[in-house]
Amino acid sequence: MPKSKERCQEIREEMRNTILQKSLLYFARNGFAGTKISDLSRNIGIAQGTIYVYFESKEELFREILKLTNYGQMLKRMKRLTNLPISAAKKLRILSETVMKRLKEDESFAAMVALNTQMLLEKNQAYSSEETIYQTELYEYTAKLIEQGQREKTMAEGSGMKLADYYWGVVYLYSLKRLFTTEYEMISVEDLERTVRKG
Amino acid sequence: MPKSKERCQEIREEMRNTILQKSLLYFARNGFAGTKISDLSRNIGIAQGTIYVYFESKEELFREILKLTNYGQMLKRMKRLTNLPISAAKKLRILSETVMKRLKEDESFAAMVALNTQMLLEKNQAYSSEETIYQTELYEYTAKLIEQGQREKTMAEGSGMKLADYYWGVVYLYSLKRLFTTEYEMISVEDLERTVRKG
Amino acid sequence: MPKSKERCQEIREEMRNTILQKSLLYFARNGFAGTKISDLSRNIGIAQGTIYVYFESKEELFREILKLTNYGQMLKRMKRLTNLPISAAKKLRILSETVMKRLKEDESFAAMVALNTQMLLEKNQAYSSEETIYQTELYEYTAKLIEQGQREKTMAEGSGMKLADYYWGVVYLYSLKRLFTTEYEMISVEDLERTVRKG
Amino acid sequence: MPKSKERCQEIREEMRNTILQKSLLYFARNGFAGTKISDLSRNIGIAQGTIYVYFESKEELFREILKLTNYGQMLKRMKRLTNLPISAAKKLRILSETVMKRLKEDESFAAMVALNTQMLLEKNQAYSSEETIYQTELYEYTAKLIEQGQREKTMAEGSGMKLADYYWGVVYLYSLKRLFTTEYEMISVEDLERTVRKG
DNA sequence: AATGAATGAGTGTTCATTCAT
DNA sequence: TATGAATGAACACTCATTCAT
Repeated sequence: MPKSKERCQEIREEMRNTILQKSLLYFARNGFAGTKISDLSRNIGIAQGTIYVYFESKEELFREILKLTNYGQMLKRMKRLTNLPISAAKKLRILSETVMKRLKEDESFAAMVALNTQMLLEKNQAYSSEETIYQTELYEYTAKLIEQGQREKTMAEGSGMKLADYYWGVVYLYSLKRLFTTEYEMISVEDLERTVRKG
Repeated sequence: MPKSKERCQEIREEMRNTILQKSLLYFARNGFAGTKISDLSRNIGIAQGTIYVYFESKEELFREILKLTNYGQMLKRMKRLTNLPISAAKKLRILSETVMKRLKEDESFAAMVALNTQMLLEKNQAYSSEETIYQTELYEYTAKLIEQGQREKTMAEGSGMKLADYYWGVVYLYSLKRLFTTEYEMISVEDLERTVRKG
Repeated sequence: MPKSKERCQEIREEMRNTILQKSLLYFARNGFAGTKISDLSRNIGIAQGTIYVYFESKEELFREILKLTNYGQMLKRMKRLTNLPISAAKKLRILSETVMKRLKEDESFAAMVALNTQMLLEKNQAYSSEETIYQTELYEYTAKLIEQGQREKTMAEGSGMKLADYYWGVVYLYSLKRLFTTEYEMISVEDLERTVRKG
Repeated sequence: MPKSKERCQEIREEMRNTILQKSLLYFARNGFAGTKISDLSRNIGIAQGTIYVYFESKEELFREILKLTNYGQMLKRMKRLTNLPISAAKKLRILSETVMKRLKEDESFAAMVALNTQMLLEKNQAYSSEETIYQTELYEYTAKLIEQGQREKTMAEGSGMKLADYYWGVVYLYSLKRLFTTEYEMISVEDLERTVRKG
């Protein structure tokens, strides 16, 4: 008798997610070329072939991992935040606290930031996903926030986009630290904010 | 004539340096696993075998590249700077201007910072060279500078080492930008300084 | 009730035959190495595992397919034909008409001829079944028929076995055409007969 | 010092031809799916990697083998033959003798006929090369020859194209025998001619 | 009995390294 | 010394087979 279709689908979904989650960390830490399917599968605790039941190739797995990134969600929050009738300084505080919290609590978040920023950096066309577009939009909203702050004299001078890029660059930097180093000192929310705040 | 021998040695040295310089950029951009000897040699404009005339293996080549980094020189300057009878703020300005200047003018500098910081990040034992120790020492001197500034009320609160790490992390970040992106906006000296300066 | 047991057996037999029939065509068209169990099962409309309920392995399935070939029956007819008190020319006509009719009407027949002749050609020891022996005997009877014709001056000169081999070779050839090409022109009975008939 | 460019090119060409020639027989005997690169390279007496120095993939190697077939040359002869002011029967004799001679003397010819006819049979779009087009043209010229013979009352009745297809089908058949069986009886030129000659 | 996800031995392919020239 | 064709170990990927359901 066949397994119940729903249960079967459920199991498939579970395994797919397991592979994606574990691979995310592996790829973020070792890069695409540095990640071997054999190591990866051993690390996940499955056979090499199983990966190919769920993904067509190492490349496709990588692409799916990039899609994982829920920048869409962060972008939504960012939009809402932008529209709030509060000072840019307060908005920045809310944003920074959220980001630092996730960075501390969720290693996968660090991995996603790391991978996506890497893609953005390398402008690797092959993997330029929808996510990198979201990311760009995220930068644009951050720039707007900063420009509001500049009018309120609480943010540093200079191009809003440059400062937004700087801000998220530092988030990327500490995502790398989170991923690679076991013992490190995380910067404070204030440290992060100084990238864009007026002295 | 003895001159031919010297000349020969000279030519060898030249070729060795060419390989090192070109490989530095290649490794910095593509990582160790992502760098193929075939691509590398084509990029340099020599045969694959030639690399093995000068270096025992891909690994040795990589190790030699890491040794290139003249952190020793920067460290010396740093020590001198520390001992100058001027304010921490002024010292920081001198340091930051030097660093940003080199970052702008010398792509190889960016590559060296990128590679070495990567090694530090990954704490990759296999490649922990003398340079990473220099780098650590560099961080320590920077920490001292910051602590002087904290006493002078010009630097931000927090562990000096954490802030030094932050400062050089941002330098690493913009080394990556220099390496990977063709069009990007470099941060200003003031932007860099804000990582550690009091608001 | 005992009937359920019989019915069960019946169902098993049906499924087994379905697999054999469909696989026969698949193997004949794609060869042993070119046939994937995954494709085969999809083509039959069952799960991969189901094949292994009925057959121990891909090899066993293939061997069972070869056994399907009812050369025994054709051999019997051939023997009867040989003993008839008619001219070799008439015997040949009866044989050729029978063969061409089956070739036209029954794709499975074409597949069986193709597979068995392939086995004979390749003298693949691994699969030399009882059937290839029947086939050899079939050739011998055909040779006798031709030799009768040579005495009657209606068949071409040359070794009877060679001509028999030629005759059945052409049958094999048009089995291939039947299997592989959608639009093709079948040769006539006369065309086939000319392989062995005197001009 | 670099090897002389010409000599180098020469060596490359030699190796490429060795691989092609040896692979031709291997593919003709075992089919595409049945040919393993490991076996193939062992058979040629080179490392597996060497094949990939000369060909991008197993598929490309296969395609290049199909291109080898010098049907073009045979086609040229065929055209010349068609235009000769002699009887179709004589033309057929010249053609048949040429073909049978090559079949006996050159195993590679047998392999090429086998592979190309297989491609034509399977109408495998993936590998339909220029050669299969030549082959079709070859069939057309043969059909013309046969039609001349029909006017001269020396060739059998029926569609010229069907008979040409029959004629070359038999050539394919004996190419297979040449390839697969060690001891077999080759048909005579007369046997081959009977496929199309009037009784 | 039937399923199809999971397996891993076996394939095709890549790439650091060697070596004859 | 410089070359680049040749190598084979290591990698990505396939597919016959198994097994829990």
